[in-house]
Amino acid sequence: MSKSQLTLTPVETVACCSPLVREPLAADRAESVAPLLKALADPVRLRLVSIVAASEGGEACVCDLNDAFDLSQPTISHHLKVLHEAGLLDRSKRGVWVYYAVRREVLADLAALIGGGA
Amino acid sequence: MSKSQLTLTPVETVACCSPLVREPLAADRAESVAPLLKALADPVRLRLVSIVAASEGGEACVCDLNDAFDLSQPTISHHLKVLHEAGLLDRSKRGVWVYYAVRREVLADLAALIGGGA
DNA sequence: GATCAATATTGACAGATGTCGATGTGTGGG
DNA sequence: CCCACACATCGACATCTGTCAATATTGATC
Repeated sequence: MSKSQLTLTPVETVACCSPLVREPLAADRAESVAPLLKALADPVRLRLVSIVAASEGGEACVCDLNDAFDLSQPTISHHLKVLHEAGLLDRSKRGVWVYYAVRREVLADLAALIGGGA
Repeated sequence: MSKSQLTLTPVETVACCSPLVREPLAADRAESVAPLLKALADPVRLRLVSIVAASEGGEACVCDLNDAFDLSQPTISHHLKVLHEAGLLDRSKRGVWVYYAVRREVLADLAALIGGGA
C-alpha cells in the first residue's frame, strides 16, 4: 500500500521536520517523535547512551554496561532493548559479547528538532 | 549546607553538562535531565510546546490550546502543568486568561546536551 | 556434547502516567 | 450580588513502566 510506504519510522520522521519552535508540529509527527524522547527520558537510559557514546570506538559491551550500574542484568538488558527498538542504539554481536553503538545522526536530528534554529 | 547549594534544578543542570556523547553523564546529572525529557516525551506535550513556540509573540492562551486538541480541558491543563513544572513553559495570567510561553534557552540547552558537538 | 559465561526473555508486581467527569477557584460584566 | 467564563484541582480508572528473580538461549571451551 502507498499508505505504508508513506509511513515513516520514528527515526526517519525526526529528520524531516522543521524545528519545534518554527511551526506547529503535526499530530502524526508528534506521535512519531515522542517514542524517541520517551526512550531517552530515563536516567538509566540517558547514562547508557552517554557511556556507549563516550566509549572508545563509539561502542560498548553489555558486560561493561552492567558493571556501571547497581541494577540487575535483566534490567540493563531491558533498557538496552528499549533504546535499540527506538532506533537510538545499534546492536552487533561478536562471539559471546554484544556491543551497542549510538546512532549519532538520530541524536543530532532530535537535537535539531527540539533545539530549533538557535 | 553547601550540599544543597550545589544541588541544581533540572533546568539549571541541563545547561552545565558536556554533551552526552563526550563523556559519561554522571548519575545525578542524569536524574536531573531525565524529567525534562520526560516532560517533552509525550505527543500532546510536544505539540503543545510547538504550538506555543510557533505562536505570535511566543506565547499562547490556554483557550486556543484547548481548541487544538480533541482532549478534555482538564487533560490539556494537566499537560501544561507538567511542562510548566518541568521548567519548559512560563506561565502568566492576564485577566481571565492564562498564557504560556516556551523557555527557549532550556530547549536549546537540552538540544546541546543530546546533540553533542555535531 | 557437557559445561560455563554472556545476554535475552518471561512473569510478576509496585508505582507512575494519561485520560475523563465532576467540582473548585478566581475574574469580569450586568 | 450573581452569573458566566477560563482555568485548575480532585478522584477514579485503565494502561504503561521499571525492576527483579527465575529461566531460556546462544556461543566458546574442554
